[in-house]
Amino acid sequence: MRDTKIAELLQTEHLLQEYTVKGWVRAFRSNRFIALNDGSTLHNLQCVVDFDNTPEETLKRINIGAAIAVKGELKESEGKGQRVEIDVKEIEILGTANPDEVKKTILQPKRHSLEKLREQAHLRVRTNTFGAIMRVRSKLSYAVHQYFNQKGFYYVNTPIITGSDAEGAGEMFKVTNFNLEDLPKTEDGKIDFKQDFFGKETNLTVSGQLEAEAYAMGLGQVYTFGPTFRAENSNTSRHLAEFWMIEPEMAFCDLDGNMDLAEEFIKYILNYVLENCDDDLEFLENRLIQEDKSKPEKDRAPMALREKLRFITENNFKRVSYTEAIEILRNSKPNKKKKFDYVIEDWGADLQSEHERYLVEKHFKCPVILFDYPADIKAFYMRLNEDGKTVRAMDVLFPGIGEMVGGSQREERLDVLQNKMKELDVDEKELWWYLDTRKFGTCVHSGFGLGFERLVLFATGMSNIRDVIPFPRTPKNAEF
RNA sequence: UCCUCAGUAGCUCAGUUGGUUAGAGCAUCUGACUGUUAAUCAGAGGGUCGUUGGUUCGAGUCCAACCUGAGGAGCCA
Repeated sequence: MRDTKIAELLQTEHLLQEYTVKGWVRAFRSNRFIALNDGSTLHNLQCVVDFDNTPEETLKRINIGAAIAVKGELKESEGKGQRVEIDVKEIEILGTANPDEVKKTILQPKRHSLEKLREQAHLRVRTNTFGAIMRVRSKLSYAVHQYFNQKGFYYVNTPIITGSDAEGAGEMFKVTNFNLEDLPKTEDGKIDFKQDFFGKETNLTVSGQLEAEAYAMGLGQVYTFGPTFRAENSNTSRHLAEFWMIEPEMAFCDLDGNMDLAEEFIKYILNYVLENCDDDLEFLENRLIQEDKSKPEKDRAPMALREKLRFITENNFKRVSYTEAIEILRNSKPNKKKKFDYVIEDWGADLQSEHERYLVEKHFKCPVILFDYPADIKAFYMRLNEDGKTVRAMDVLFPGIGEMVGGSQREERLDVLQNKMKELDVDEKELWWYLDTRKFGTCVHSGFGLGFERLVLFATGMSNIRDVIPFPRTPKNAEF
């Protein structure tokens, strides 16, 4: 007989049958009740031990954290708190867990801080909270592929090792197979990358966008969904050195189409988890409600988690041009009373997080898409508007998260692009292949990047990005 | 990288003006317990006070540097 998953058993109508279940002991009470979890669901299966027929030697080894196999009959529970339970006929200890050592880990059954759980990232997935987060993360990921597949997008895998460092998206990690103790040098004393593995300097990718653009110019609509690396010394709850990014790119699509896609996409995947992860979301929601009880009233979340997600899926994002946003900010109370750290005075200023937060959380109280930013504060590949001073860029701003999406219509005109690259000192020789896409059948096209972990943050209501990826990579931390 | 705060038992934390042998709850261990579900009851064990250096008769406590973590900022997704 095949083993049955607990998720299935808790649902089944087929009682009074024999099942085998394997999982990890979460609690053992009264020498009689095992709470068993196998990861298939948030909920535990109660296994009632018949200890007349269970050797004492076995009972002693039913410790928290141990892996066991249980065989027995599923029946209606006599106790309250669960619909069904298993009357254990046979029990086998598959992997023991020494209580003296368990007590030094986060497996011990008590409340742990998220910081402590992070220190034991290899074990934290056995807690209710991280089980729920990681199941939601997996479903979100599935929904990403499902959405794009339905919309006729092709999934492309852009390189993780990249030869171009001209993208300007941030500090990069170097990739080399040099012996770092003894670097080959050229005659003028510089490192001789001609002798390196690829015969040139290479890095870990900071974005698959440029490669995705090239592929959109053939497949029409494509998306990437893969790991991305930034060597920025960013110590915040919203940044990782290694994170997963989703980057759709569409030929024959302008900025309006790009904004439409971003909004529809986010709504689709949030709706998907609302419909498919209710147990886990309910648990995470209650966790937040408990957490909020210890906070002053003004810091509490205005909406419960699922209500917040539904609000996003059911309401339109507010679309505002940069110029309009500046006007709103200039006339806002905090600006007039000089409550902002950076007071908005002139058009052209880059928006600080305090300004973005004001627009999203105070003024509009919903997700906001800002577009048509000043050209001076944006990247070289963004489409210049007819006014000559703004570019067709857009950012989707979310409450509590900040920038969820950054995207743009790309500059399709070769001469304008080349001028811009000269201006910003981007090496044309490095990006010869990118410029080729503007030489051979160039067309209007757009795309955006979405940091997957920020989406998981929002969907789970967690507040630190290190808690929504299994093994976070941050400055000074690459344990595990 | 900058600002602020923190680091004492496995965990969460207390520790007065620098002064005797370092405190609690939970967890763990031992014993009891056949309907528990944050199980309960009785007893026991458990400490390099983040690290290094300094001040002092004496430092968990004061000073300095460093390490680590958190929140915020910058950068961004």
